[in-house]
Parts: sequence; C-alpha cells; structure tokens
Amino acid sequence: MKKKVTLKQIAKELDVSISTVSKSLRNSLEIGEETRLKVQAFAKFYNYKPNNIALSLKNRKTKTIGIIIPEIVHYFFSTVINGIEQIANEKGYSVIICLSNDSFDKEVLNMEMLANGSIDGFIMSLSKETQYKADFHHITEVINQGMPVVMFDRITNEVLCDKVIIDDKTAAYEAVQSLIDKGRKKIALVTTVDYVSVGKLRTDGYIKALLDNGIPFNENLIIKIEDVDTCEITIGKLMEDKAIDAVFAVNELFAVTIIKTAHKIGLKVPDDLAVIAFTDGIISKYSTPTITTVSQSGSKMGKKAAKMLIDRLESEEEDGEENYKTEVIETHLIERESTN
Amino acid sequence: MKKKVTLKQIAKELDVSISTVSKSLRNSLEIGEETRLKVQAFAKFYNYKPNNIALSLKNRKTKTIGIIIPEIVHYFFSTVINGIEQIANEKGYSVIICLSNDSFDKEVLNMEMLANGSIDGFIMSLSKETQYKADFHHITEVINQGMPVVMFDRITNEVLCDKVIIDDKTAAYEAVQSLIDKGRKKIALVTTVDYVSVGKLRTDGYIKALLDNGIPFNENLIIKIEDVDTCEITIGKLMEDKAIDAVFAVNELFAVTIIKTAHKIGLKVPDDLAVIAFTDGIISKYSTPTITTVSQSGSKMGKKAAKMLIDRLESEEEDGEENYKTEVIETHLIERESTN
DNA sequence: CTGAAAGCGCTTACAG
DNA sequence: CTGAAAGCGCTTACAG
Repeated sequence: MKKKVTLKQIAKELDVSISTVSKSLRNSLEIGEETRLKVQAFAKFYNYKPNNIALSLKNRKTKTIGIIIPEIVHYFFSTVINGIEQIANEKGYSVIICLSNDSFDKEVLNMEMLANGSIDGFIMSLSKETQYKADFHHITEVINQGMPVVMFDRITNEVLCDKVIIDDKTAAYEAVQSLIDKGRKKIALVTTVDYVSVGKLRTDGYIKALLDNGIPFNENLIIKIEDVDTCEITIGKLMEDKAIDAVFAVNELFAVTIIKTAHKIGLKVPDDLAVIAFTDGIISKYSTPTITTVSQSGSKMGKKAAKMLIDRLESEEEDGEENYKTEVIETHLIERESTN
Repeated sequence: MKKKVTLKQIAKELDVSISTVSKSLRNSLEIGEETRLKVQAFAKFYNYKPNNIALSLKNRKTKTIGIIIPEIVHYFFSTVINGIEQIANEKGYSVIICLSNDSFDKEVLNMEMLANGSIDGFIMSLSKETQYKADFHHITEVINQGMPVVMFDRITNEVLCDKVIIDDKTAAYEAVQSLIDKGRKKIALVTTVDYVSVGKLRTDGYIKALLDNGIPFNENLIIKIEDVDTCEITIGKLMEDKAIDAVFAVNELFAVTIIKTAHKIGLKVPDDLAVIAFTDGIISKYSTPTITTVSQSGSKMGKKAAKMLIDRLESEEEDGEENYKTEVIETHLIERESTN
C-alpha cells in the first residue's frame, strides 16, 4: 500500500524546496534544467498527481459542475446528464449529481451543500414541490453569491439566470395540428396537474391549435392526472363513449397506458384512436404499436446547458449579470405507428 | 451580490481571532458564553457555512463517493444510482458520477481524476472494454493507495475488493427452469458476446437447467449478438423454422425485439413462443404483451454497495484488507403476460 | 537558479 | 477565556 505522494515528500526526498518541486512540475523555466528533469523523473516514477482539493482551495475554483434534478430514473433526465457530462468532460470539468426526488427540502439541502465550495456552478431542473410552492429563495441566494445557475426544462421566470428550454407551447401546438391534419377532431389532452410549468404550456398549445382550426375547445377532454392508475378509468370512459378519436398525452407513460386501455376496450390504435406523446423515450420506441412522439432532445439540452454554464464560468469579465439568455431547443415530431 | 463570508471576515468584523470564531461556531466550551453567542449570532446573520473544500483538505476526507458506470441512460444503472444516493445522503455523503461510456480509456481517466483527492472511495461497474481487455491496473492502483472500491454487477474476480452482485447463474437457471416447467423444450438463449462477465454466467445457468432436465443442449440455440438489429434476422429464422418455443433473453431490449419479430412472422406470444427477459426494467412493464422478467433490484444493489463502502470508510481500524466481502442480491421472477 | 513566505479556509494542540 | 502557530497540499510573487 503506497499512499499518494505529495510535493512535500518529493521535496524532502530530493532535498530541494517545495517551491522548486512545484515549479519544476509545472515546467517553469525559472528552474534549472537539471533540477527540473530530476524532479520530473522522480515525480513520474512515483506517479505524482496533484491533489485536486488543494488545487481547488488555492484556485478558488473546483472545475466541477453541480447538477440537481428531480429524478434520475427517467429517460429524459438521463439523456440530459449524458449531454452535460459530454461537454463537461471535453472542457475538463467533472459533474456531481444530486437528486431532489421532487422534494423542496431536499433540493434546498442539496444546493446548500454543494454551494459551500464544492462546485463552480449549477445546472438544475426544479422539483415539482418547488414549482408548487413557488419558493426560489435558495436559488436566488446562490446566484447572489456569484455562483452561476443554468436552469433547464422545469424552470421558473421568477429567477433571473440562464435557461434552456424547449418551446413547449409550439411543440404541443404542432402535435395537435398534426392530429387535426389527419382528420381527427375529438382530441383529448392527458396532462399533469397545473403547477408543473411545462404541463401548463403544453395545455396552452393544445388549446390554441384547436381554436385556430375552428374546433371548439371542450373542457371535458382535458384530463389532469397525478398518477397513472386513475388515468385508466377516466380515459376508458371517454373511449367507450366514443367521445374521442385522438389523444395527446403529455408524457409517454400516459400514452402507453392509454393504448393498453384502448386495446382492452377493443379499440384499434391508430384506426379508432390516434395517440401522440410528448417526450420521446424508450417506451415509445418499443411499445406496440410504436408511439408517435414529440422528441425533446435531452442530450442537446444538456450540452447547451453545460456550454452556457462553462462559458459563464470562464468569461473572466464578471459580466454585467443582466445578459442572461434563454436558449430554446427545437423539437420535432417522430412519426410512428400510433398515428397515421 | 454578497459573497460567501469566511471565518477570517467574521473574526475581523468582531475583532476577535479566527480560532475564537471557529471554536465558537463549533460550540467549544473553551470559549466564554458571551463571545460564543455573539459570534454565533453574527454568523447566523451572515449565513455563514463552512467551506467544504477547506474542510476536506483539513480532514483529509471529502465525504463524497465516486461512482463510475458504463452508461446512465439505462434503467438498471439509474436505479443503482438511486439506491446509492439514498444511503449516501442519509449518511451525509454526496456522490459524484462519471460515465465511462463503456470505454476503457475513459474509465481510467475518470478514476485517476477522482482519485486525486476528490473522493473517499469508489463504487463502480466495469466498462465492456475493460472486461474485454482484462486490464485492471487502474483499479488495483487506487486500492493500493488505500482508497476503498466496491464493484457491482459487472465485476471481475481478478481484483480483490468488496463486491455486490446478483447470482446470475442461479437466476438464469430458475428462469429457464420455469420455462421448462411450462412445457417448453426448445428454448433459445439470446445473449451478448462472451467477455461481459454476466453474459457468461447467465449462459452457464441456462445450460445447466437444460441438462438437469435431460434436455440436450443445442449450440445453435445460443445466439450471441452485439447489437439489436442483427438479432431480428437470426431469431426470425429460428422462429420460422419452428425450431424454438421459448426464448430466454439476456436483457429486455432483446426480448422486446424478439416479441415484435414474432408478431411480424405471425407467431403469438406466449402461445407459440414464451419469452423471459433478464433485468426488470420499464420496457418489460409497458410492452405488449408485458414481459416476464428476472428482477434484479438495482436499487438494492446500490444501497448495499453504498453501505459497504461507507462502513469501510468509517471503520477506523484499517481493516486487515483481506476481509473483503461479496454480497449476493437475491432475484426473483416477475411473471407477466409473455409466459403462461 | 533556488527558496522562504504568504495565502486559499479551515481546525486544533498548545501557550498565556 | 483567547489567540498565535502549525498544518492539510498546493501556487506564486518576491528575495537573494
């Protein structure tokens, strides 16, 4: 068991000063060639690597990015992390991930923990509870301390910072429009409860598409659910009543559940019922029939977010704070078997 | 923008020494009550929080766990992280995650980076390439430096350390046995290429189950694939020839592809073809028909791994190194529609 | 060309 | 009861 070697040990061993060792290893030409090479050889032999913690303390930056997301067992968030990680790695940053599990308290705790020197900046997506409470003091506080934050997907307009989102409203609009183009008129929207910002925007897009096409908007066709199980009952009823010929589901779990329910009732997808889901994930791709989705590239969002954060970290010029940007990631419809 | 406050600043402001501030905040009874309360009030007002990096340097431990996994966009690994994170949080640790993307070089790089003081110990699952090369020097090196490592799922016996695995062989055996119990005799095994340790063990279990039941083992029914697309062709042929009446697939992606291929050919699942998949994930749950799986609780593995690592980190007694444990997580069959 | 000193932010054994 | 000093592992401006 040979412990990691430090500058001090090398210095002692070689009978020079710590400064000399440090400078030699950083190839400072202040140091004579002979000493320099000797130190370098020795360091290499002992596989010296500088201690990151010491460097962080000295440089007052850690070269690590903190990510806070609601949930990791979620295809979308995994792809975002993938994107972040890719850019981060290219630029020599590591990432440290904390999960809020959609809890406000855990989100606050995690942020406070990481903000105490562990990271240089945050990339985050709000927990449901945070959106519900609309309490963002923990985020503004961090920003006020001079630590940059980039929010993605589940954001809030009440905090000024860089953001990367998709245009949920337009995306929903286009999805619904595509259903209308295919002759569907009785389109249900299956969505989540309102306080999650994206749910709201998608609903707006849905309504607008209907109205723009002269289709009266029917309150009863909007189904707000919190958990998937209740969805089956409500939707099943609508289907049996032949009240709908298409469904726009706000996520793929809802979509697949709806398709299964339809089958049980004896309806054919897409013939009797067309289905589109928001958020392209692994379920849509492997469901039977495969599900048409609005693709929302998590990886692209992650990359964009990472770039924005790192740019800000590395632009020395203490930017006037007020040049925050909101980047919009384009979406597109991936047509599969569940629509025709 | 009020920057984070440090002990030094508080000391200056209150006109006492840094030591006094530090001790007051740690409630040392060495300090007079009056001073102590004054300092605490002041610190609270300015929302003082000690700098983690400085603490890490001082204490020579970071209270963070490094996780290295091949891929995050993978239900199984996500659930493992979830499990790790849960235990880590309970015990006051954070986690820092790096992805190897199944690349040996990236795995090495990530480990070296984290090993330089950023973390106290590793939890990892080997990349495919690492298993293929069978080069584990980066891992033994870290261990030799006194940094504990816990490996899970994709492990190697060539490295001595704590491990948490599932009993792949037995699990596979049981799955195949259950097919046999249902009267299936021509059971194909769809697996990955051999060098991934788990693939090998599952194959062993498969063969053993057959032999134990007096079913001759037919080399041609073992299909080794590296990517899903080729799987369709090979399997399709076997199905058309009526050469098989059941499939044991080593992961759920293979399973769902097989089911789709069967449908195309006009075979019914499970009537004409029973399907079992290893690794219970989201696809199996939502596929049509739903897929019977061997559940392998990622969350349990993660929790176990985290516990083992933290136990080791916190047992001062520099354990004799040689008491490494391998924990086996139990699996069980989740019966769904794809078998009957 | 080499090294002593100061410092990043903290803790703690030791004096006073 | 309070503070100066040493130290965690490193870097760098400054002397010599």
